[in-house]
Amino acid sequence: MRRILITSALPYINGVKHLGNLVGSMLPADVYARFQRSLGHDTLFVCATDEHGTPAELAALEAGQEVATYCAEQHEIQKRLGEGFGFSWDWFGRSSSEENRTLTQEFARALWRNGYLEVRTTRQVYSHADKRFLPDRYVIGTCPHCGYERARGDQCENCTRVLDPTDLISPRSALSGSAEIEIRDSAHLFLRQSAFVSRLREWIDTHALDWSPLVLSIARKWLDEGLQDRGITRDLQWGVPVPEDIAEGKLSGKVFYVWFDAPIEYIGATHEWANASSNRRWKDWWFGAAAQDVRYVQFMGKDNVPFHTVGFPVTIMGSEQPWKLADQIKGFNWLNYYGGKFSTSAKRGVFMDAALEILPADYWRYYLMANAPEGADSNFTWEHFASVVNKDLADVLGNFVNRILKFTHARFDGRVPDEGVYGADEHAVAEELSVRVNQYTNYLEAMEFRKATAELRAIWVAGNEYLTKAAPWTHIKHDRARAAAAVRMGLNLVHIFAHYAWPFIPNAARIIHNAIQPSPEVIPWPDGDMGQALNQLEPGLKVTVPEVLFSKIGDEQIEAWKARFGGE
RNA sequence: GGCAGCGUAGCUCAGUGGUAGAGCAGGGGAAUCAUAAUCCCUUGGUCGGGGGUUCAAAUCCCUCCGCUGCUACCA
Repeated sequence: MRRILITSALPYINGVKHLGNLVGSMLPADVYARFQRSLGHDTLFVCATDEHGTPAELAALEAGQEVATYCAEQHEIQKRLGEGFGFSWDWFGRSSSEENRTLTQEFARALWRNGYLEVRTTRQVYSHADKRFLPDRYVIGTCPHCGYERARGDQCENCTRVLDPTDLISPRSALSGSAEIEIRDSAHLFLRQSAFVSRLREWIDTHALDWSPLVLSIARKWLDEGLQDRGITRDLQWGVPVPEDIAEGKLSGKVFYVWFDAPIEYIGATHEWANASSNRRWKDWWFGAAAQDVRYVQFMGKDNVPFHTVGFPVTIMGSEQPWKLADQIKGFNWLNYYGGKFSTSAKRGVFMDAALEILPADYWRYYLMANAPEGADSNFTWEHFASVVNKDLADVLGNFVNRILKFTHARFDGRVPDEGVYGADEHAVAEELSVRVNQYTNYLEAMEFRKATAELRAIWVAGNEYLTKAAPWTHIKHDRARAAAAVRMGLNLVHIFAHYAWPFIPNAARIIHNAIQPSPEVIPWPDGDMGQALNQLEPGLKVTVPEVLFSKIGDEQIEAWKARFGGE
């Protein structure tokens, strides 16, 4: 049995995620995890909330809560929404967990021992009014190059020049607006990424043929431009504390930077998963010989690619311990909303909670994966969404299921008929489907989700074509046996459609499956022989007609949602 | 500014050297089991502009135009 380890980029704790966040990480990871389980492989799919850092502290402040309380609440919200979308996590952890704290500190100790961490003194902006150090972007002032008055300390939005907060003229806090700030020297740990350029390049080159151009080009760009050492600690309260035994306690009271501990939480979440039950061995998925046969696949948006091709691998390589590196990194572009970005502050676009409020998860899952931003950024519009949902889900799939089941009830007492034998039409559809299913399986294996959904749709279309050709409603008038064979085939088609659709639309797939017969927890992938797969239902089996599977989206709804969600 | 990606039918996209494709939308027809759902046929593109390499270019090279993203302390 193959073993597959799947992680998706960790959603940041700060607020509900939008559809663009979903489609690039958690959703494709879930589809892939379901597919691998369906094939019968030993699959572990973990995710977590990424909880540390300044934005979390500030969001808690704004909510008037302790940051730990805030994170605990937000974690529950994100967990519930993820479950609402049908994410089949084996574990949804927290980067603030005990397990991750221990692991993060252990990684840091190993890096320190191996000489890959060094202490450097940096100049940090401290705000008296806010009683805290400010990250560069939270310092604003006048740009020394162009005179723009609201330049951020990391970069001037007006002239796009990269800045240092100490460059700014009349700097002030972006939080309080206070100019009572000072530059303080502060010691920080730097990860010597520069020492790993050749090892990283070697690793990346071994994947020159199996990683996408998007991922490879981002990874190589960072190496080509000269990898800089990176500060991995911050002057904050909320985070994994730097242990006292590193650098003789010089970093006492500081925490690790969120981008250091967040990817380690992939391992941490696995540890949490194991701690939640006996007989689970977390290290067998990650470490040494026991994890040798594990294939590790990561899903993420393109913004996260550098951290997974450079930052996290350096942490692992620098530990000089046999932790697992990713075998496959699947990166996605952005999903836009009417040509612009999804925006929390502008209330523009659709967020997970609102999405589930207006339509069931499967509608979103199917549409988003069918239009996943794989090759380029893609675009969400309500018009397109409605046309895809109405045509593919309601008309092509939903109506197919409905028409054959209703006919079975009208003419065959709601049972799988036992009369008649399969003829040329039945053999033809079995043959077509064996080709298409093979393609579909290959696309999923290759994580080409747009092509996979197009093929899945073509499989449903083949069912409609067959039924039109076999026309049991015509034959029933003079040749009941022939009509019976067609109905039997139709029901078998419904049955396997439920199986193949399960990774994308798990809820609808289960309803369809249950209309024929009770479904197992994991709906298995029918194996190769299509002739057999399409002749497996026992004659006499009672089938039921489910409620309408997918209702159509009307023009009034499109207009209402455009108004509500800020589409033009 | 640098780097990367994109520009193919009205729309969303596939196609990376060998006679331009799919889905949707549009037009015509068949069928009447079904959520007026399905099936068949079909209209439609000088593949962003220009130049070059080649027997052959959407595909390779150069150049121009347009759009988007990234640019290291927002994640």
